[in-house]
Amino acid sequence: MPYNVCFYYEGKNMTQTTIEKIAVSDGQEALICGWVYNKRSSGKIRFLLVRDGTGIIQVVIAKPELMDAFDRLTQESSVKVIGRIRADARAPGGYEMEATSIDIVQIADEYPITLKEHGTAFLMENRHLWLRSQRQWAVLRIRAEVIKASRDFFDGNGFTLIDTPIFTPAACEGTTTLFETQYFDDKAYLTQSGQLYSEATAAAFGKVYCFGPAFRAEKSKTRRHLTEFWMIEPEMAFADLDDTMQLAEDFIHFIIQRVLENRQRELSVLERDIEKLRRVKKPFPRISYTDAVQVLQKEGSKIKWGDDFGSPEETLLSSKYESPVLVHRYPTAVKAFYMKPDPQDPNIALGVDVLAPEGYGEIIGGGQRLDDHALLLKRIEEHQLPKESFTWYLDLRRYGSVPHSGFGMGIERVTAWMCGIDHLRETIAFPRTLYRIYP
RNA sequence: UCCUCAGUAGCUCAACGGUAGAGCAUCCGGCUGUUAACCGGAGGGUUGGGGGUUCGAAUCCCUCCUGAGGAGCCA
Repeated sequence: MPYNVCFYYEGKNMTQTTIEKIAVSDGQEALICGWVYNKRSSGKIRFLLVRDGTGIIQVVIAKPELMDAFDRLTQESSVKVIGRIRADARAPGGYEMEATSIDIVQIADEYPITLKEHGTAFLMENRHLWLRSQRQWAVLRIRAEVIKASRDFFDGNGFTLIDTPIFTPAACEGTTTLFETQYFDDKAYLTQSGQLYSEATAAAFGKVYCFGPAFRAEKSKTRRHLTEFWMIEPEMAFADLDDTMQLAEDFIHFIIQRVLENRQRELSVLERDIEKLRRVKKPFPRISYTDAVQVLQKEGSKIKWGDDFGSPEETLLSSKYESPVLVHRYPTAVKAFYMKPDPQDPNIALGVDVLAPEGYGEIIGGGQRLDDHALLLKRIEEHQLPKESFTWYLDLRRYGSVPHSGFGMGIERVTAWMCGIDHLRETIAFPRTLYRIYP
């Protein structure tokens, strides 16, 4: 195994074994490098729970010469432990290690996070340590799987990864507040979406996607918002709204299958009801905005045609389905300036939002882009956007303009849904929220 | 920005006008199969800051600070 630690012990060279793959070492001597998760003792026999980032194993200490080392160990002390691996039903995990050597790397100071309950304020203050907990381990491993599945999906379907800039000269969408920063003698803004640039790269590469952080300076203070979040955004030339809806459906379905296949242990640590994920089936329901408004009104909502959906409307609508629902053709007035109007009715835009089930809300927003130069120019003026900044964007409509469409998917929202957890802050290692930028 | 709720031991909480307490963590002692082990003992506090009411305030009132949830906006 490459990149694993070696350790010279009693004339032998031991190579580090990961707890995840401990079964292959059954009956043999192995080296585990990790941290003390917990310890217990019962008279002359002691139990040490060691975690190494891939799992947790119980180490049994019966040799008298190891007792002193055991007694000195504190929670989260770092250790290298050598011992014989054997299956034992009494051990959490099914395998345990009978220690022959304990090499203490560092004795940890009194660890603030105990195995008892803590409040979220305290845990967030200690986010750098909270990451070591089982639950955070499971969530972030699922996040990694969501990202890997996303990239595999696009890479495997003819999309080229072309990343877009973080520093931008102006707003992508005039509506949202941007983080302003100094750019030498000028001002620059942190991007809130790579989409506009992906429209340029789509005209160069056909099918593209970008994956990176997005920044929104909105003073949103809810469990569904971060000021810094990660978004994956495909964009396709020669594609219309229906193509994009099909892509979104296939994409989400693919991610769910991957998570179910490869992250069973993590889902069970989180006690996720995986039946709810299994019940997601293609084709996903599709409903026009206009029909959705009627459904909502029938359910007692006070929404009127022309209003954008708020969080309560999203929850109400999506609760009627077991699969994500694709809501398409919104009023032009509530959507971004670059949305293409429906040729049948200019008051309607060819946009689509995907609402996840179980109240997880909007996970995807996208649609077909305006490809007409004159109309796009008019919209930029109507939205009072700085025209100079959009010269290049308008150029895309002058040189071989084509129907094109795409969407953006929020990694954290999808991860929260996969995990069945109720707050976005746990789906990213170091969340940035309205009132938190530490640690 | 607005609305609601909460700040008491390192952590999670109790005491709700009358001497600030428990569990966990820490330290000491006990136990040969523990499963957030258990049992016994010890140390640990300007009750978020400031002001007010009262004989007396963690408790009631005002104000500020910090945090959480929600609204708007969005992925």
